[in-house]
Amino acid sequence: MPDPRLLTAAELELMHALWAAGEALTVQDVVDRLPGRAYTTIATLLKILENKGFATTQREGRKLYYAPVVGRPEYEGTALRDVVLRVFSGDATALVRRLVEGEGLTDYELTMLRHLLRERGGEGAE
Amino acid sequence: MPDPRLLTAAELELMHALWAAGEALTVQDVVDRLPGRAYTTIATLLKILENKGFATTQREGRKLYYAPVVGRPEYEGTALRDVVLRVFSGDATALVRRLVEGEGLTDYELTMLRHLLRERGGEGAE
DNA sequence: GTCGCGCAACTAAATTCTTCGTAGAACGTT
DNA sequence: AACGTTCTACGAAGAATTTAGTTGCGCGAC
Repeated sequence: MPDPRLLTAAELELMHALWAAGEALTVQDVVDRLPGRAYTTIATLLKILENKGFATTQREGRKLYYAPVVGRPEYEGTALRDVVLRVFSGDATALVRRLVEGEGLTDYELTMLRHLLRERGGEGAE
Repeated sequence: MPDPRLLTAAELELMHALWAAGEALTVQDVVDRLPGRAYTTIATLLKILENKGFATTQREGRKLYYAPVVGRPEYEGTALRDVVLRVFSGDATALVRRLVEGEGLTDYELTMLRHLLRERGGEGAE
């Protein structure tokens, strides 16, 4: 068993659907939001998410409603820590450096980030 | 085939060995640096890295010397873009926000980041 | 009531990832 | 030249992931 706190690519897509919905979804609801996979594929993946503890079900008649248990911010943190550790050898600042040095950020986004850092932890903000 | 630009967990470990070495390594060299896996496992993985275009080989007698083709910074960028896209829906600032809001950073690291952002793109630095 | 439809459970097939064993070539030593 | 060592190539088994088919139940239409 790999790291059970991490989602596979397909599982993550389903979680995005659950997170975005804001309400519990049936299998069919998810199929509608994520076309391209068979109904049974979605059903299996949702069951896996439940078994892994990422989602819960609630019966309503004969339908199953799936809702996320792990929140998106929480999972973002988990995934982020994993990348920092595995790709950046634990150095989070190296990650940000790569992000900033790459051309992936607009000037506007850079300004946003400066504000972010200013707000957090006024101590040491020189 | 999944995204061919991304490395699997085991492959990434080997690449770290190649990157850290700074010189071409034999299979045995890598085995010494990454104990716990059989010689043939390492050999197979290195072959895979070569096939995927992440490493090249140079024959020296009957030995094969492996060297990285894709640099570490380049791969960091690729992996980072993937996480931003798949986990953060393309919003790189959301990633940094999560990093900063989480308690994963020391005050020292935060100061580092502020400097980083100040240096890059003086425009708009207000 | 029974026929068909929507739904979940179960099963299974295809693919990918990880690991390693075996075979055989090449080399050095005796 | 025969022997043990070192190395690559090949292949295959096991685990994890992704996908989907089949079965069977309940519900409503007829």
